[in-house]
Amino acid sequence: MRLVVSEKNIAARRIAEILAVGKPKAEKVYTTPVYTFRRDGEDWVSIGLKGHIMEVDFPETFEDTELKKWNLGSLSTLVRAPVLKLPKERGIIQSLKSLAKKAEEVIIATDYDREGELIGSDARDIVVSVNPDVPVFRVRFSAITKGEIERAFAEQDVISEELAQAGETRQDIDLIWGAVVTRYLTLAHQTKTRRPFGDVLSAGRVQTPTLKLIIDREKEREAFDPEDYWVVKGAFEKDGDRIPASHATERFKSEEAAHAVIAALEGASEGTVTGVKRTKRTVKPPVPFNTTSLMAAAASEGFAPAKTMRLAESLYMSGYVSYPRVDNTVYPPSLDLVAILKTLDAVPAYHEHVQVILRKGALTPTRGPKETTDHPPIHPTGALDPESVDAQVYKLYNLIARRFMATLSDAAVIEGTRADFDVTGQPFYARGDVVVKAGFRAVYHYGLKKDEVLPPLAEGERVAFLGAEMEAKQTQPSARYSQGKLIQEMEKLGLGTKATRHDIIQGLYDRRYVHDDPIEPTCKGRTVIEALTTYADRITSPDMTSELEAEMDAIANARASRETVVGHSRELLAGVMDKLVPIAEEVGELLKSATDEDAKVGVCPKSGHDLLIKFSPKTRSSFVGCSGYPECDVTYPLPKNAKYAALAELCPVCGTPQVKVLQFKKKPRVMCLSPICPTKKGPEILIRAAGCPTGDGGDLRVAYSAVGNRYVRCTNYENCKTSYPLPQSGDIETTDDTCECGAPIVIVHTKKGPWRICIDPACPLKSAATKGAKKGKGKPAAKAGTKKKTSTKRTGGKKA
DNA sequence: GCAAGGTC
Repeated sequence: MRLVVSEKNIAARRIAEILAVGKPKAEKVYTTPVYTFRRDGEDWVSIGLKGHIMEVDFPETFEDTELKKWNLGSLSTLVRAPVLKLPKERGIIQSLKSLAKKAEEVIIATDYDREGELIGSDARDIVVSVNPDVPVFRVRFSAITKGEIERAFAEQDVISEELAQAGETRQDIDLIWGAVVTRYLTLAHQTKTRRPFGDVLSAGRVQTPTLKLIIDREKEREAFDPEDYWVVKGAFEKDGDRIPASHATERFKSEEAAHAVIAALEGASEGTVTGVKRTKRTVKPPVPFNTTSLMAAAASEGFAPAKTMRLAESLYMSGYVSYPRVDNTVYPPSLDLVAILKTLDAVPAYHEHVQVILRKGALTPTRGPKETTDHPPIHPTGALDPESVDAQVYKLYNLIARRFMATLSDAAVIEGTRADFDVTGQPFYARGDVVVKAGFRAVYHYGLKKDEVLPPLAEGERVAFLGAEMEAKQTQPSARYSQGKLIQEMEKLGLGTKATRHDIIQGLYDRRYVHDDPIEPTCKGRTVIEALTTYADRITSPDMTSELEAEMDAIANARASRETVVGHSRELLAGVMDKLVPIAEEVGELLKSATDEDAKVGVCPKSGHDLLIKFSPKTRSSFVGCSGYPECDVTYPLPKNAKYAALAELCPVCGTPQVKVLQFKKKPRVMCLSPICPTKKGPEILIRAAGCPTGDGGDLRVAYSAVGNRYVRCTNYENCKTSYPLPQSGDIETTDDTCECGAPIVIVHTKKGPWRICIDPACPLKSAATKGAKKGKGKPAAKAGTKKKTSTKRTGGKKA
């Protein structure tokens, strides 16, 4: 039996389909899918790996002894620690071994690149470990097409040990630098926080220079010196259509100059059209999607790159789009574009567009700048019913399908109009765009501005002038990176790969180095970069990657060895650590104040200290606490399972600090920290003025907890902890009545009628009241508040 | 408890 080993399942299947005489049979070895077939009178098996099946790590003995617990003192040892290769995909390895035992020949058909050579070399080592004498060949092909595959299998080669070594060098250096610097930052921070397992502060060859890009942009923005300018905007009207216009002087450098224009226009009610210019322009259809351009386009539709890839992966796995990890932007000739169009025809929303394209006859798809032959550009492969899937999944599919149709469509022709006006000697102009020929824009509406239509205007015509206003503006610094832009910048600098960039960015968010989109660094992120640029400049620069690339080329060409390159890298790192370790205290201090700064959400209204987002291990939840604790005991509740961001603005209604709450699958919202703020869910209800039993004059009001449950709380809540539970359903009516226990009585109107309750659950008269007085007077309320779950039931059942 | 690179 001949065994073909490729990098992934889809490649294994396609290779089997090409090589097979007849149709290959899909089977499983343990849980791994394989494809068996006949060729040249022999049995063949094709198996796909899952990328790397081995991973590097430090030896366990090392971890067990001195390095198991991270500590600063052992970092210099870790710099020179051996690096082992350990199994990562045990299931695949087991299946591979099982097949290898029976193989008479093994053909390594992993991707034709450095990582592919390494993956293939690892697979070869596993094969040989169970079948030492089996011949192992390597085939190299740059497209999984009949011609390429047949050619490659006819020219069997061997694994390039040098290229595989180059890959291993990358693995070693990434692990050693990543682990050592990460442990250093984490431990330095911990010396000051005294939390044994606090946050990990990571660093790496790709993530750290990427973070630095964000920080550099932020610093550039901070150093930016904005200039004031003024603009004058006016409006005309014709036949009821409003025509917004700008003064021909786009920017007035002084306020006086703009004022002068406004003054000159005083009283004017008419203007003259001094000219109308029309220009036609054609807009070419977009080029086919590769991974990077898909992520960029989806980012403008609100998808984070990591999310785009997750959704694209699931669409690919269910057969609706092609392989999503590609560089290629040119459809290969072998791709049957017409067949794909016919498939899309089944989607009602696409039918008309498909017909328009098919009627054109010969198809001339657009071509992007990158032409590789590993996979075709990302395109639809099936018709997806919008009703059958999650809206987000369909949104991405729709983008991919429409993009595909757009690449086969005609250019759009846009007619631009510029109309010039004169009002008492002041020149204005207005612009409009009209689509003359929709072309691809009929099917692909993404990333386009809305047309501004101008009514027909003729030179010399007089139109109504509606007036003008001036507006003060400032020049703006370069914008922060969006996730899509950052991906593109990383690609330009050679940071990461198409398959990892989105994960790298997501990692920066997960580590709380950055937040929001457009991306803004946190103090933590800034401080990590600050600390590293001083003494570990190498890991903060994209140069580390480009130099590593050059060294790996040298290894691949046998001009250098893995040992010397890794050894040299270790020495560089040792030098860095010699400088960093002695200043761990200072670095830790910087990191501590940075993480404290990030936790700030405002100023305590009681003591004036900072309010910090804290975590309570006891309740396993976050809350806002005063940094003046224990002297100041101000706390606020926070919703669970959420992330929080500080906001500078105080609550416009009650003046309490606010936070931004980000919850999974929910829109970010601004939340006032005050539990009795009227901005909270539900109406503001005063239960009793100056009625707090502590006698400090606080009002009792209905409040809403972080998760939206209502209860009664004292308005002096910063000092007074008085609170009473309330049933969660029914309208609350206040009364002037006071229970014999001294607490106010309220009436709760439920669907089944009103009932009076004493709001104190500890009311000593509760049981008596329930027994003696009308049914459902007090007790249900008490239960309702203290035990949420039973409350609704009990109130429902017990109502009078 | 570390990285970056594959792929699911």
